[in-house]
Amino acid sequence: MTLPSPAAALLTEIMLAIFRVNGRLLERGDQLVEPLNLSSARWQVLGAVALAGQPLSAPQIAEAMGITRQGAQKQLNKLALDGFFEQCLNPRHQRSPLYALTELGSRAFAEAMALEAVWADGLVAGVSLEALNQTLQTLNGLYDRLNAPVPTRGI
Amino acid sequence: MTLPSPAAALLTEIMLAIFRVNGRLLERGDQLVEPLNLSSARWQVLGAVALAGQPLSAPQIAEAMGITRQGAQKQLNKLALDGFFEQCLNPRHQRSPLYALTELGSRAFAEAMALEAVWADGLVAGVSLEALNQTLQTLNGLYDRLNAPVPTRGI
DNA sequence: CGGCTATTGACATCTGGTTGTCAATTATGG
DNA sequence: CCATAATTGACAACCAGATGTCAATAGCCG
Repeated sequence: MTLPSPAAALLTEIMLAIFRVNGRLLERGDQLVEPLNLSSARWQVLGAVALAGQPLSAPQIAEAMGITRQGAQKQLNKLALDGFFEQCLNPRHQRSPLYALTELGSRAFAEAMALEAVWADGLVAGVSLEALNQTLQTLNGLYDRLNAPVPTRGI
Repeated sequence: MTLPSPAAALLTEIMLAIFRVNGRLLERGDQLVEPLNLSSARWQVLGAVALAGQPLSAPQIAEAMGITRQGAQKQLNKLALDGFFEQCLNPRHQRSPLYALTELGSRAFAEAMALEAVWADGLVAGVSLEALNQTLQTLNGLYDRLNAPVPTRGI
């Protein structure tokens, strides 16, 4: 039984910090866009279509968001009911409509972005660009390493 | 409508990176301890009691984990059924038992820690201690700032 | 001691994901 | 052209959390 290295111990602390920050970010994000009849999850769906700049099918949105097709579909059904999306005919697939932002959807997303900009500005006040860059790089590096499968002993 | 500052734009990227890394960590953690009949969530419950070094009540465990009392209770009920915990009488509250790790529970947690040490070692290979420290500090600073309530315009 | 308040477990319901299945549609290859 | 494979939406069940309610218990204050 080897003890974890200092770096591994630090990483463990980073993992716990990521869990905490992730939870708070979702919580604060929910609060931020709640007046827009949005939540962090719903906001993210609007973002996927807004950033694409064109209507997308449910599976495309799922892939852009990194969640399953079925999960994205559930959100889309609700968001369409709430008037944020409208379905357009998909010339490439009769049964699979494209989802386009409505006027309401575009406006809500723009307002969410504006709120987010103000919020983020307040959060980083006094943090150096170097520290932020360093952190982003470390997280991205960690993400890449995490894509390698978990080690299994034997089979 | 002001454009987000460079720091705020970086923070937005960091947020997205945190969401991605958080998801992958849970996914890999689930895979890591799956042979032990654990998951990331179940593992965390064992950890709360193991680190406390003594039996805890359900509300105490919930607070240590940062989740609700009811959420912790659900996990505890299942984990007790699976033999990882046993209930002891709580001298301070007749209806609220203390949860103690069984032999099975302690062994499973120790094995999970050993797996985690190996996994973390592989993940940080080649990353400098300075970068890890910087990242941990930035994340902790961000967490502190996130505890301030979200700005609301008017009431 | 008695009454009010806080804590607690159980339960139901909601959110936001997952997996799996099924039938309908689309794509592909012989 | 047709058979087979892949994609897709709908649906059901599940996980892991949240919230809210209720009755039982504990704590506290008068």
